[in-house]
Amino acid sequence: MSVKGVGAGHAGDPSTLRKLNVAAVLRLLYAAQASGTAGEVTAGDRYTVTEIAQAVGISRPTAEDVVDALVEQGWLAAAAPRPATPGRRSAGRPARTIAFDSQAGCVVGVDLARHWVRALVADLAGRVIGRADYPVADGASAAERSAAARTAITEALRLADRDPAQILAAAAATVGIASADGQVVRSTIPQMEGHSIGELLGAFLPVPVRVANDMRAAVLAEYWAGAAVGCSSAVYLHVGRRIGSSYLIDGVSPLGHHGAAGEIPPESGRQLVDAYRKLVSFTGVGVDTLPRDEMLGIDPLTVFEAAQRGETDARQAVVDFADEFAAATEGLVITVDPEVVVVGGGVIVAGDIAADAIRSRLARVCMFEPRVVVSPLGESAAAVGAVRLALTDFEETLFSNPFTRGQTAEEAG
Amino acid sequence: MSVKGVGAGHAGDPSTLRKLNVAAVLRLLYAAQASGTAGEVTAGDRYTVTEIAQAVGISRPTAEDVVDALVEQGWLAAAAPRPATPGRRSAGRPARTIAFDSQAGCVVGVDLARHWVRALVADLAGRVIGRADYPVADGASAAERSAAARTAITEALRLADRDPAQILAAAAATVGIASADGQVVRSTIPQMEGHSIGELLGAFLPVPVRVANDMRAAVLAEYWAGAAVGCSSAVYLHVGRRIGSSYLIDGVSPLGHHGAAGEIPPESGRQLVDAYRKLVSFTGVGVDTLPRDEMLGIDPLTVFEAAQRGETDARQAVVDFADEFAAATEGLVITVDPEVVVVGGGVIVAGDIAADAIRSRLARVCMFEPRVVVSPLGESAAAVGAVRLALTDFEETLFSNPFTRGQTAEEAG
DNA sequence: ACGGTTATCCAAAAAAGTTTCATAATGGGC
DNA sequence: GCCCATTATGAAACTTTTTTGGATAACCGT
Repeated sequence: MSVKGVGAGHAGDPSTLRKLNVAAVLRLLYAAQASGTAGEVTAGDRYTVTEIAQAVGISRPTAEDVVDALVEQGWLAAAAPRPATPGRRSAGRPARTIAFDSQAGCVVGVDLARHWVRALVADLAGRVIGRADYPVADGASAAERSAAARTAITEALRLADRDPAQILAAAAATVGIASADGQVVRSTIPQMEGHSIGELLGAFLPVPVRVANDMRAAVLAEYWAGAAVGCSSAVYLHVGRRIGSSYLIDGVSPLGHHGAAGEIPPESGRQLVDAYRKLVSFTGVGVDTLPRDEMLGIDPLTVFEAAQRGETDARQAVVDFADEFAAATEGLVITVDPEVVVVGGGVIVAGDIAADAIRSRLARVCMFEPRVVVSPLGESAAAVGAVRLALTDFEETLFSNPFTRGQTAEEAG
Repeated sequence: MSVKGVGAGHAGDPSTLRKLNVAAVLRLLYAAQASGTAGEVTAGDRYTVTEIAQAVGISRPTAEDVVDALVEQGWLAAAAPRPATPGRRSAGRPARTIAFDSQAGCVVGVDLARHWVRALVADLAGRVIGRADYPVADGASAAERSAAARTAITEALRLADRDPAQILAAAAATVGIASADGQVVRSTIPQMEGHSIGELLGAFLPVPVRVANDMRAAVLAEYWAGAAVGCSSAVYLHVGRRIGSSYLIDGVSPLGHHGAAGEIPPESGRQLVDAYRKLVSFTGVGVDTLPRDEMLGIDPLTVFEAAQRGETDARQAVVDFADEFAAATEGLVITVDPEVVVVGGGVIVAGDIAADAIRSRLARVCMFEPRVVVSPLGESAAAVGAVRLALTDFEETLFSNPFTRGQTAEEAG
């Protein structure tokens, strides 16, 4: 009989106590700033030392000691004095306010798609402060693609006015199945198979690059800042220049034993290719030119746009395909029993047409019918998910080893 | 943007340190005894104080202090001196050995099935030390069923030679969907709907009763002590007097938003009922007497036994049904991409016949074919899973509040 | 300008852990 | 049968961290 989660656990000398308290203070202030909306500095992101002491459950002198140390290291910074709120009494010496310094570094998220590379640079509050897209030719090699990624990252950093040395974490989302060390095992971009994205980009960046499937990154993005915020579980269905699916339970997208959990099954995939042919035939491209296992290369966006304009045939084509797609992924929805199903990809230009078709199909087959909504993140979902993955990496290092910090801290000031 | 898992965290005064160290020592010794196989005392379950200090990472005097306190409270006990191992030098003063006292209490796991109630009593190492089954009539009321459960628990306690006051945790597995507070929301036993198993049994036991779906409990049992030990993910398929399914990822069986994750979808369910009718028609019972949404009441075990004996028709019936069943649950397997698929329920008396049929079906539709194996736990899987749930409850209270212990500690001695 | 109120800072005490050293107990060698 | 090397045990002194309590500083409103 094996028991999981019953390891040796943490233990230690009095210095452990300081580490705990430092981490607790950091968690409090990091959570306070991270919960603010992008671009806007909320009033709740700064704390006085007394408030920190009360919130964390330590005495005031200890809180002060910890705060001073963290300010010294550059993680915390003095914030602007709190504006006088009418209801609050303003007597007594004003307290200095402290906030997590979201500018103490940055993270990078990259989406390596088939036809483009997108790089996002975000501050430590998750606000995107730099973005760059770079087109990639269909037949581009792995070296060319990683070169494009480096170019995009450099451009995004320039727009964000940041130095590469300030990067504290990085992640990349890409098509296909990636192994734990970032090796691309299987991909619809055959040139990428066998290459390690982690190595290709890691050599360029000062931090290791976490690699994830782009559908998983997208559902994570929806959970973090999209249509699935606050949901304990979600299914993501992608219809656009390609199709894909993923799911998320309690904030994580399970990989499965072979990394294929949540993928569209091959059998349904073949049926879907036929349906997709019908869909893209509206573009005027000859159906026979579409290779069998290849669903890219033809742009269905024109169909989605036509459907949105109200053209009957196009609308029917989108509905038909969406229905077929829902049939192929109903097993996923039934298995996960999600709080919400998010429809993303290029199909969102057609508004609710696809989502409505998917909803009505799921209503017929599900014991409990989930909400079906259109993604607010659009095509940048995967890149945003990569940013979230990078932030998670950063948080882990921050909260586990808050005292071991590189040179970049002081430089970031 | 919301960030999960970035709460206030733990912090505190020097006494926190002692709690941490106590918990760490408990974890170490608990894990050591829990990893032993049932009924056998392994050599690895006892530690000397010096070994504890090294393993946990604290100094010897501290380890001694903690151990003494825990022995005082009854969680740890002096173990028999370690036998002289040939390779090990035997010089020096022999150290006393300490072990977690798996007899310091017990846990109860109950399976409330349609036709029986099964109660298991296990010690804190997870060894079953008392078991009792109690038949229940098909139309029995909720009150009658809970009375049967009480009788079974009392009998199992008697056989285990334990007092009800020694029960430290309890859990119940049952058909249907249960809400978080133990209320049965939906069940194929209509008499149970609307009743709270937690309340029905909790009033009888000195601890709150955790309630779970029996399929989820079964897959947890397979993960703990069955065919899925060491697997990061598993799917459980149950074919017997009833059918059901569940899955498990990283040791937890996700509930889904409505508690229906992993259930067989209604559409496939209806097809399955037809297939099931064909299967049970071998028992000679008229097909028309089988109610539509009712798959119990007729015993298919005779078919499984006939198939095992080699009767061609019975074998074909089992294969046909297994194939249909695999088709109905392939979406589950594809979504989870499990390391192993465990086939349980009464069908295991037919040996590998059903598992082989399921395996060949899955091989056709899965991108990565999982292992398909027959459950070694048989019909007691759900009850064993309930024991595991109870142990998890116990572990949580033990490791979070090791010092707050009731009267039962001293009585258990 | 002055009192009230609150933040900040400083010193002493308490809690817990570590190191160091003396003592106890056992098995093997002579 | 006695002695010694070896290991466990236990007690004292020292370190780190936190807390408590009091003294000081800064700001607001009257």
